Amino acid sequence: MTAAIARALPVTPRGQRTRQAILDAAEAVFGEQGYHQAGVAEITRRANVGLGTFYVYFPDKKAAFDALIRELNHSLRAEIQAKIGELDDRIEMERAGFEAFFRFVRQHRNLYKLIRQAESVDEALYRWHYETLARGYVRGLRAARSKGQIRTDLDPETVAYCLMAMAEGLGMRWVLWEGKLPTPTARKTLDRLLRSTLLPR
Amino acid sequence: MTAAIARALPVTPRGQRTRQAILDAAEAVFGEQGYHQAGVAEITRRANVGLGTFYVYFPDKKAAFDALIRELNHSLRAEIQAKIGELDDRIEMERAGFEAFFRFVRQHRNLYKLIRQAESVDEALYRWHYETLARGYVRGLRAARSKGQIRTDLDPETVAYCLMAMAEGLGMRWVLWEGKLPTPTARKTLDRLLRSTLLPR
DNA sequence: TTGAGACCTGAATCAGCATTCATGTTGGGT
DNA sequence: ACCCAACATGAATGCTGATTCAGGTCTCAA
Repeated sequence: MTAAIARALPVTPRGQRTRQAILDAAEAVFGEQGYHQAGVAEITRRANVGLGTFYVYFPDKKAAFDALIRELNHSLRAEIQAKIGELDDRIEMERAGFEAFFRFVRQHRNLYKLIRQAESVDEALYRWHYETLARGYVRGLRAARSKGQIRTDLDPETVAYCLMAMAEGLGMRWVLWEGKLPTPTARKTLDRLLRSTLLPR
Repeated sequence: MTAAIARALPVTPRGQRTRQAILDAAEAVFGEQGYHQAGVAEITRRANVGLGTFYVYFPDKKAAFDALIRELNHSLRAEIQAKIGELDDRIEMERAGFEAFFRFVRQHRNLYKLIRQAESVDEALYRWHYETLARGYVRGLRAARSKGQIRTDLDPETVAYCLMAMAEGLGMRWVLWEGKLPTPTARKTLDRLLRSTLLPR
């Protein structure tokens, strides 16, 4: 017996478009109003679909939120990976990674609100987001370390959480609040911080 | 004509106790369930007061949340200031400040959820929280810089946001998720990061 | 002891919103 | 041209929960 719940994924292109339209609208509405304030009706209105259509693709409101967070997490990692994949030098990679993150935030103004909503809506999902990112970060740091590119006297996981947090903090301060990518001054400081943090003395 | 709304602050000790009981319950309930999920009834139940009593002290749910965030912000800064005030050396101050922050988080497990809720509930309040903290941080960094204790080639505000974010990231990873203060390994790494970040070469 | 201000109460009101469901529409494979 | 998955719909249902209000109860100064 297959679950009678909403279809896992749409089969036709039409369905795929509709599902994506709902997710896009959800990103805007959950972001602007917060999970509990956001109405399913408002989401479907913006997606230009009927109210009932929502439940064709998601068993309930929570499931859409869940899917949205996972999608964002995935694109964020993909985006960053795309920008640092080619590089060899870890410092260059860090710089590029931060830059990619800032640009992603600019493209997804609601990212922070969405992720942070997750902390109250579904704590496991929230942790999953960060642990996923951290895992990749740690892997990168270990690789760089074994290539002798960065110092070896730091715990990679601790460093990973510090750097992720820094990116978040700077993204908030400049991209979200100021509405633009970090100023040259901020960039210069970030650059120096990365160097003195990671390079061997 | 004085506003007919809920009394600004209780006049008698009895009233003060009641108001505080409501705020304490609110910290727990808002934290556990999130702002919108949290019910006023649940708050008053835990505070052992009648439902109507809530509206004696706060005009509405939002006002209580607001007061709570401001209270937390104030105690956090007071706590840190108390631990830092006596010290002379900036590195020592940073260490002590991080430590005080970790302990505060342990004492207020819901701090993160509450602050992050604020991002969706009242964005201005949310920014106020961080800008307040940052302002103090920048002041401290400038002072240390003019005493020649830290390097001068970094933008203080950028550094402040980076360090605040680091504290948050580590607090989340260890205090919240692991349920204990950072491990010796993490501490050692943090210590080294602070030194290489702030000390002149 | 008593009056008055301060404080406390919880049933009733009312608005908002998630979810259901009975029914209609589409489109591409034959 | 026809058929049937797959897709789309929105009025109706039911529940949740913020806020109100009409009326208690406490406490202490006189």
